Amino acid sequence: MSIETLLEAARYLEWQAQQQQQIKHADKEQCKEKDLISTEAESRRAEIVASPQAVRTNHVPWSDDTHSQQPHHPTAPPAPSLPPPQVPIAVIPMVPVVTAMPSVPPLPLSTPIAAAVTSLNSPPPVKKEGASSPPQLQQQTPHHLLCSPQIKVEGAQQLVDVKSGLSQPQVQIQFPAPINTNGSGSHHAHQAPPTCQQRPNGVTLEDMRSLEGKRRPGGAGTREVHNKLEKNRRAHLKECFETLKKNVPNVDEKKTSNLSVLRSALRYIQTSNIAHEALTGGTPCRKSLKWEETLKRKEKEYEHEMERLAREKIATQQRLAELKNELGQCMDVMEIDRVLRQTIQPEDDQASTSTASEGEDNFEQDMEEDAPPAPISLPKQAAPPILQAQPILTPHLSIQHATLPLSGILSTPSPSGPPPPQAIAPAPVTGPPPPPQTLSHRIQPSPMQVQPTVIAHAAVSHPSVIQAVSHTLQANHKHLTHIAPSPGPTPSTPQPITAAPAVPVTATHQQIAAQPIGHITVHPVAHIGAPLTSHLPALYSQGVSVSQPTMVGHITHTFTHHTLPHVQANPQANTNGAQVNSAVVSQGNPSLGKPTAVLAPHTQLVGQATVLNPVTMVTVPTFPVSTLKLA
DNA sequence: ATGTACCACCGAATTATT
DNA sequence: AATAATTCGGTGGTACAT
Repeated sequence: MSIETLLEAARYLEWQAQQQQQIKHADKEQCKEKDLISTEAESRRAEIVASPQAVRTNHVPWSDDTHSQQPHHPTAPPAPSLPPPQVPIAVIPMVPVVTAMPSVPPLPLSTPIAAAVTSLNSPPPVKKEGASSPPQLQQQTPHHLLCSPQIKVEGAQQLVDVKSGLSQPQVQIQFPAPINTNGSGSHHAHQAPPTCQQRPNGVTLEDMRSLEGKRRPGGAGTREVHNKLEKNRRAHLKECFETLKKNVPNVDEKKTSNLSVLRSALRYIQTSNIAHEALTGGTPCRKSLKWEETLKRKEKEYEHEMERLAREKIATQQRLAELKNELGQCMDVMEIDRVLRQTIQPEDDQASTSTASEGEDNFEQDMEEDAPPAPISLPKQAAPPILQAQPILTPHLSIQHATLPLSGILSTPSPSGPPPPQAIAPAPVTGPPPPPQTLSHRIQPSPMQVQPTVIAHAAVSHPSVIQAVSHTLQANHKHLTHIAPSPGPTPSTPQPITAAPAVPVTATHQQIAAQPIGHITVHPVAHIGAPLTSHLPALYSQGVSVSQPTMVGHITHTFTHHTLPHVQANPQANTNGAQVNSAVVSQGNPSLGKPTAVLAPHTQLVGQATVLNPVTMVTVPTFPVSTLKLA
């Protein structure tokens, strides 16, 4: 409705414009020459009418209609009367086309279609031709204004299709053709018989003519082809549905609608996908076997790489241990201490960050999407190198370095063992020895200034341990070592090995050495006054447990030969009756700050491998003695 | 510019269901 | 038989490739 109204209004406006222009040019066109020209045009038109098919050459299949309409415009007096501008104005905005050919006589008007349209839509002739014609034209005009050009041309059949007819722009496209080819168009009409002319779509005009029942404007051929193409497309679509229906099992043969086929196919795909996942262990079906093989191959490659890296790591660690061992035999304790400060912590950091973690990260990145369980096992593979070295070198050495303040306030006696010798450790023994794990925690909060001292833990230690301890005892006078013989390696049977129950307080070094000490615990002792020495056990209650005879002998020997001569054995402190405590520093001893030694049993530490970081005094992970030999 | 494919809409015809 | 669902064919519009 709205489109019709708009079209009607537009045409009405055009018609008004035409009228105005025609009125202006009416007076000017009253010359005889014009009449002559009109007569010539009339003659040509008559020729064209004689061969109506020529119109079809202009892609106007409705020539029959125009031909049929010809009688309505009989003798063509209107043509000469129509001014050139009327043609474009008549129906379509093709004014430029017409004006571009001023020299051409109103021949275009001679075309049946144009003539018909112009005659139907252009009232100007009405005024010119006389009063008799206007009524007819005016009656027709409203009718055409209400109808689209297509409808006008096509006739009653297309009138039914109001929707398409109104929206069809073909008329506007078709009309210019005869006008444009006025000169050539008409000429072309003569040259190319319409019957032989083939339309671009392969549809001949004969075919078009056969479709007179459905005659359509210029787009008729296109429409037919379009219909055919659409039909083919639908046939292909239908065939595809048939194929799908055949390929999809369990399709209800009765309910074979396309929708049901699609649903069945969807169900089938989903179920088959689920089944495939179940068979492949969760692998999505869309991933091909090739993809799975690639993943597996990649996984194997990673495993091999991890194994190689693990072996390489083991070899490197062994090499490092050897190097440390060599260094430990050559370097001074102080140097060892310095190296420890520099190496242990970074080494620990590296161990925790670089080796296994990197590989794991990379692997996780690679397998992030796939997420196989493989990465979990990789760290386990990386761990063994360290663990494997421990059984080989069971003994461990723990060395602590601490410096006690000169004005130490320590008053807690060593809980781990019997009260220290009265001479140097008057503080009573209270409470059971704390667990080794808490050692560092007890020490850290201490506000004391800590200087390097050594604590060595070893039940069955490597000679290098002894060497290190001996170095500590002999070379660093600032260190105070508390050495105590302890029971055998078996903590459950903490029996003093060979400590003489009654060792003279002022036992000589030889006496100590002569004692059949089977287990030695080395404690650091502050190199301060005697009052402070009594607090040392509280600091390093665990000390070092050394049970290997060789090591014990070595330490004892070293102690007796290189340490201070005022080493004392305190048999009284040995509550177990088998302990020899050697308190080196006595109260008020002039040898303040010099190494002393106290022998005390520490069965709890036998076999332990607690290591304190010399710098941070924090317990660090255990590591083989081989790596500690350096320290 | 032209041809083609795709899509959406519509109406008619056919089929299935109630 | 009435109704709903589905299919078929026509048509117009649009996007894309040539």
